[in-house]
Parts: sequence; C-alpha cells; structure tokens
Amino acid sequence: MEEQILASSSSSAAAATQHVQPTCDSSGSSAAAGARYKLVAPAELPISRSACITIPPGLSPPLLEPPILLSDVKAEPSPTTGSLIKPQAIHASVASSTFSATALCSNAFDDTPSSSFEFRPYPRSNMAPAELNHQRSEPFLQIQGEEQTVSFNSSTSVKSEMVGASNELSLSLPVHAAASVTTAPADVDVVELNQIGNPNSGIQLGQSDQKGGGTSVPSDDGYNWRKYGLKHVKGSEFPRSYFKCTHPDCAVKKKIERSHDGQIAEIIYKGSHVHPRPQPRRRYTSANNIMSGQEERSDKVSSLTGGDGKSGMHILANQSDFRDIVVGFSTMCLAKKTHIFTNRHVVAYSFHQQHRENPIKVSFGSIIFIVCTAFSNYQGRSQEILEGAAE
DNA sequence: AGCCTTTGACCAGCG
DNA sequence: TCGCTGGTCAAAGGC
Ligand SMILES: [Zn+2]
Repeated sequence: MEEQILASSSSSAAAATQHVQPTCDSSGSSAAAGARYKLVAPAELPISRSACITIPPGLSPPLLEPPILLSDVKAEPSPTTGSLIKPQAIHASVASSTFSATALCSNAFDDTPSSSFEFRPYPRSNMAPAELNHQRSEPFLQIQGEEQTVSFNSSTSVKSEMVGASNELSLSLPVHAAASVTTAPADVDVVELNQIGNPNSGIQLGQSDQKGGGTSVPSDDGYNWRKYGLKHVKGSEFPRSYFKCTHPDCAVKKKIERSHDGQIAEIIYKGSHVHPRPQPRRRYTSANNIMSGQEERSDKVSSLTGGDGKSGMHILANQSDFRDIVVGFSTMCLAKKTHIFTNRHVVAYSFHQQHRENPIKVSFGSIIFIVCTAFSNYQGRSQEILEGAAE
C-alpha cells in the first residue's frame, strides 16, 4: 500500500543523517546534542490537521540519498533558543490542510544537478485532484546547538538534530500531525517514509525486518538494506534496528525504531547513497524523466501535472528562494502516504488522504523534514501535484 | 548458494 | 579507570 515517490538524487554529499519520526513529540528524546532548530509555527491553523513542511536548506532527503541543495537559510537570533531562522516557507495547503515548507539549513551540498530525477509515485488509490487552500503560516526556526526542534501549527513540532559535520536532523511532530518526509535531491532517490500513526492505520514497514532471508525493506525507501543490529536504546520506548545499505560501495545506514505494531516511530538516515536507487521491480526511466516507467505512475503523472495541483505548486513556485533547492519529501499518512518532492526542476507532492493521528519525525543530516498532518477533509482522497520547473 | 535476520559479544565514547 | 550507553561485529540459522 504505499505509494512511493522516487526521485533520483545525486549523491555527493557527505553523509547526512536523516531522521524520521512518526509519532513524535516535540520533546524529542533522541535529539543529539547539537544545534537545535526550533520551528514554530503559528498555532493558528484552523485545521486541526494541517501539515506544515519545513525544509531546511541543505537537507538531504532521508529517503533520498543525495544531498539536496538548498538555498541559504536565514538564521536570526531567536530570543529563546538561539538563533532563529526564518526560512522561506512555502505553504501549500490542500484541502483543508496546509503545507508549509521551509528551508532551514544551509549546508552546501553538491548537487547533482539535474541529473536524474525520478519521481515515482505509486498511486494506490484514486487520486483526485484536490482543492487546495493555501494558507500561510510561517514557521520560525530556532537553532539550538545541534538539535532542532520545529513546531508547526499548534500541533506539530519538529525536532531535528544535527550531528557534527554530518547533520542529523530529526523531526518530531506533535500528536495530531503525522508526517513523513522524504526528500529527493536532485538526483533521484526515492523517498519514502513511513507512516505511522494510528495504530490502525499505521503503515508497517516493510515486512522486512522481521524475517530473515526475505528481502528486507525496512522502510521501503527503495534501497536494499541489511539489518546488522538491534538495540534497545535507553529513552526509547521501542527497540532500534540498525541497517546498512547493501550496495557494496555505499555506507549509508539507517536506524529505525518501530513499535510493536510494526509502525515506525523513528527513522534516522545517515549518509548519502553513492549509487542510484535499485529498481525494485522495474527500473526507472532516464534520469530526466520524472516519472518512473510504471504505468501507474504515468497516470498519476498526468494527473499531477494537472491544474488543481498547481495551486499547491504555486506556492512553491512562488518561492524563488527555493529554486536552488532540490528537495524531495514525502509524507505519508497512516496507511497512505503523501509525498512531496521538490526539485529544482520539479516539485511535486501528493497526498493520499489519511488522517494521521500520529506525526512522523524525519531527520536528515542535511536537514529536511517534513511534517504531514492528517487532513480531516481529505479522507479518502489522494492528490498529487507535480510540477516541473524549467531550470 | 546467497542473502538476510537474529542475537550476544565486543568496541568506543563519555561522564 | 570504571561503568554506562549506543553502535557494530560476526556466528548461527532461516528462507
Ligand atoms: Zn546505498
């Protein structure tokens, strides 16, 4: 059941750590020490479930490997915690929900420019164009040491952690919002996050980690992983599983904490893949193509490109600041996922509506996170918007 | 046969 | 230096 968006990303960057947490609380337990960014969004989102997305510059998508190029981030001293960053925020709201994206960090990434970018949404359900409402809220980002906490709308908060040079960012969302983010760098990567959330709907990470032998796709992010450890981390309610990318030359690792239900509580990615994403079943099309070869995708694509979606894109498009940013992220709600991709060239997001009771936290080294909240209005609907921007 | 998970042991960093 | 903690190793076994 999950749709996926794949983006190819270049992998150039140094390793970054990405963190995703579905159910998070802002308090972030796992934040490592480091700079902290707090993003606070005005609590005014009328919508109980709105999602705000903040993308710090320099983020590398968790799911996506390659680092993302982000535009600079602006940081301003914040009264409370240090520097306050006000990233440009992009807000797109769909239906009743609102997404805002902000770029925060500024790591310079090498980007692999346009190389290949693939976007492969897997539409599972029908996608209907959704009406978008645009709301804007501007998050504030505060940086404290290496941990970043972002809070969006009243209900969401994201926490990110950055670790040393490599950055680790973790986001935590408040209860009502659930978000999953995936970012795709210019190159293609796939981003997928998982869901979390409701006990009922939670997405379960691939069946993977549990069984031996089988393929394991812990979080179904399109890469192949090998589990090499399991540890019960103090402070974490759930055991943490350690995975390594199985690609011979790739050192990317990821840590996943999942609940007994199999829902992911937190995902932390470290490093950037130095290889293209393995095609699970099908290969993706050429780099430039946005869509993967799958038929489904194509359908979606067209739909994405469609008009309604634009409004959402609009927002993004309007952000000139982001033009250099290549970010891909996806969010998933419960059973369904919502993906958003931002690429210099392409920006797309989709959601399949679902309510998310639980937020997801994602952190990357570079920084990126996405928050997705459930949209009450959207139940049953899914939407995707795709836009290509000329470079 | 190959790849993966499981699992306890080992290692390194830190207070 | 010791103990704790998180991360990794590697043998064993499963599919
Ligand atoms: Zn890899």
